Amino acid sequence: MAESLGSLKRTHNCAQLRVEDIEKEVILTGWVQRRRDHGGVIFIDLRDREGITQVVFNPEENSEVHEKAHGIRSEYVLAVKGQVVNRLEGTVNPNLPTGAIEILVSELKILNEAKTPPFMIEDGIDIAENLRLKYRYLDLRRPSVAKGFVMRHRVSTAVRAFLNGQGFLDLETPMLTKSTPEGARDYLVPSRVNPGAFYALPQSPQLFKQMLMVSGFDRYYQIVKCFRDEDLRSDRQPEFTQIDMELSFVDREDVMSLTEAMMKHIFREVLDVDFKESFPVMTYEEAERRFGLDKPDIRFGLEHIDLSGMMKGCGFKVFADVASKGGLVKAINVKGGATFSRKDLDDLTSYVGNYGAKGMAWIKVTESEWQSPIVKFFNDDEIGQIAEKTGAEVGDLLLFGADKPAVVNESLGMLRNELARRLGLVDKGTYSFLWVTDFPLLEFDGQAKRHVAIHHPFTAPLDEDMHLLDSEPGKARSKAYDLVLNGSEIGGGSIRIHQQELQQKIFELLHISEEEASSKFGFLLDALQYGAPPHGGLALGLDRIVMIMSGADSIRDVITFPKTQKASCLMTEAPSTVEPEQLTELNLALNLPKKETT
RNA sequence: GGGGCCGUAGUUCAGUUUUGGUUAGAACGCCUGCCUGUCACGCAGGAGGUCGCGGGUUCGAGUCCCGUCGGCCCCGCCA
Repeated sequence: MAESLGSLKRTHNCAQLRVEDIEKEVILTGWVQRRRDHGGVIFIDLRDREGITQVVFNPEENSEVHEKAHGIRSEYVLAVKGQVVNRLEGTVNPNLPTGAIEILVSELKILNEAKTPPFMIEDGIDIAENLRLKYRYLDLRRPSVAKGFVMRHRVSTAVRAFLNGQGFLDLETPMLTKSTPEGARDYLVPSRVNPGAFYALPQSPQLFKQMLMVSGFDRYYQIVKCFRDEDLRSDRQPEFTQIDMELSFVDREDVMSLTEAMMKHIFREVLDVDFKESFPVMTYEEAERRFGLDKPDIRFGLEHIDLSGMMKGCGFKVFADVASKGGLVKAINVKGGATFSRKDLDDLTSYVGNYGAKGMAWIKVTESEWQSPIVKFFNDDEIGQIAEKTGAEVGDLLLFGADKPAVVNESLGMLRNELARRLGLVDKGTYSFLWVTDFPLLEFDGQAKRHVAIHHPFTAPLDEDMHLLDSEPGKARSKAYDLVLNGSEIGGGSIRIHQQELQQKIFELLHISEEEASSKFGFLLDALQYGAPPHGGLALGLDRIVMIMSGADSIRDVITFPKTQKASCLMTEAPSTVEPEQLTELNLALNLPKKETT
C-alpha cells in the first residue's frame, strides 16, 4: 500500500551528492530506475529529473527496511532517508556523476506502486512513436527526451531576459478572435451567445500587435501559441509557439539587428556558442539564383549554375526549347560525384520528381569521356562552354534541371540539400544563420486569378518600388525579411504599412473589396487613421529553434504533448465527438459525408 | 486529395517475397525461487500471441487477393 510523504521532505535531488557529502543524513525522493536484489544486500537506482543516485538496503544495518525493500519494483515512487556513505573500493561507478557515493537507507517510504510500464524508461531504445505518444507522460521521464524540454525552458528564459532588458513589454492578446480571409485555414470556435457566429483561434497575433503599436506600447513581445488548421509535417504542428515581437519607430535594419542580437544571446546562454560575425544577408533573388530556395542552407557549396543563356539554340532540343521559352536550365556540379551508381542517379531522379521535375539529366566526367545519355546532342563548342561554366573536372558529376523557373529552382534546391545529406557535407552541431530580404510583395495565384500577399497584406513595399504598384505590382518588392537557420525558416517579419491610404491600395491590388476590407479589417483601417506610428516586427518559431538546437529530428520532440499526422492526441484521444446537447446549445448540426456503400 | 514505408508476445524484431502446410521463434522486460557489493548483477524455472481489423481465395492463410483502421516520411496545403 502506498504511504504518505509524512516528514520525509527531500533534502537533495538525485544528481547532487558527492564525496564531500559523506556522513550527511539526507532524504531523497524519486522513481525506481532499476533494482538489483542480491538476496542479501539490495541496490536501487533512484531517478529524478536531475539524475540517478544508488541507494542500498543492507540487512545487517536495518533488517526491517531491507525486508520492505524486497517488494520494490521498477518505477515505484520512493522516499528514502539515510546516510551518504563512501562506496567500497572497486565499486565506484565512473559512469555516474554520483557514482562515488551511495545512500545507506534507514527509513523507506513507498509513496506509490507502479504497473510495469509498456516500455522501458531509459535512453537508447527504440519505441514505436504511437506508443510513446499514448504514454507520453512515461516517455517524458526518459532523460534524453526530458533534455529537450529543459533546453526549451532555457531558450524561452533567455528570450525573456533579453527582451525585458531591451524595454519590451510582455503583453497578452486574445485566443478567441476573428477569422480572417488570407493565410492558413482557421480553427473555429462556435459562439454560444451569438448563434451562428464563430471565433477563430489566432494564426498569429499579427493584427493585435499592430494595434498595440498604435496604442503606443512601443515594444511588445509574447511567447504565444498560434493555430493553423493545415496538414502536419515533421516540422509543423497545428498548434505551435511563436516568439512574437513588434517595435515602433524602426526600419528593417533595426528589427534585424535586434533579432540577431537576441539569437546570439540565446545561443551563448543555452549552447555556449558564440557568433562573432554578423549574420549574412542575401536578397530573395540571390537566394533563388544561387540555391534555388528562399531558405538556403549555406553550410555547403553545390551552388546552382545557370546555363539558360548558352542553351538557347543548343543541340539538345529539350534544353534549347526550355531556354528559348523563358524557362531555366541549371546545373549542379557534384565534386567527386562520378562514383554515383546508376541506382543513385535513379533515386535522385525520383527525388526531384517529388518537386515537379519531369527528369534529371546527368554527365559523369571520367578520365576518358563524358559519360551521359545526353552528351551526344552537344557539339564540341557547347561541351566546352558547359565545362567552363560548371568548372567540371575529372571525377565530377553534373546534374541538370530544365523547366519552368519555379520547378527548376525548387527541385534543384531540394536536390542540393539531399546531395549534402548523402555526401555528409553537414555536421550536426554547426549553426549557420542567414537573413533573406527583398521578397516580392505579391505573387500571382493562378487558381484564384489574382495577386496574393507573399508575407501578409500588411507588409510595406520597398520605398523604391512604390511606383511599381500601379504599373507592375508583381515586380514590387517588400520590406519583409526571413531568418533562416541551417536551411530551415525559423522566423520572418516585415515593416508594416502604417498609412491607411496605402493599406487600402494594397487591399485593392489583392482584390479585397472595400466591403470585405471594412468587415474583416475595419478596425485596422480605423486605427491607422488615429496616429499609427511606423512599426515593424518579427515572429520566430520557438519549436523549430529548439528542435534545431537540440538536434531533434521532429518538432514533436520538443512539444510536451504533440499531435500525430492526423492531428490527434493519442494520449487524450482528442479530437472526439461531443454530446448532442452540446451541439444543440451551440445551434450546430452535423452534416457528415455518407460512407460509400459498395 | 495523392505517393512511399510500417503494423507478429509487454517491448524491439525474425518468420511474409522466391516456397501457403504439424505446436509462430529470439532478445530484453515480467513472474517465482536462490543469491551480501551490484550498477545491463548472476543462476534456475515459468507465464505471456485476436500475427492491427474485416472480408475473400484455398482442404489449409502470419504468408496470396480486396477493403479498412492506425503510425511515420513526402507532395498538395501551410510562411
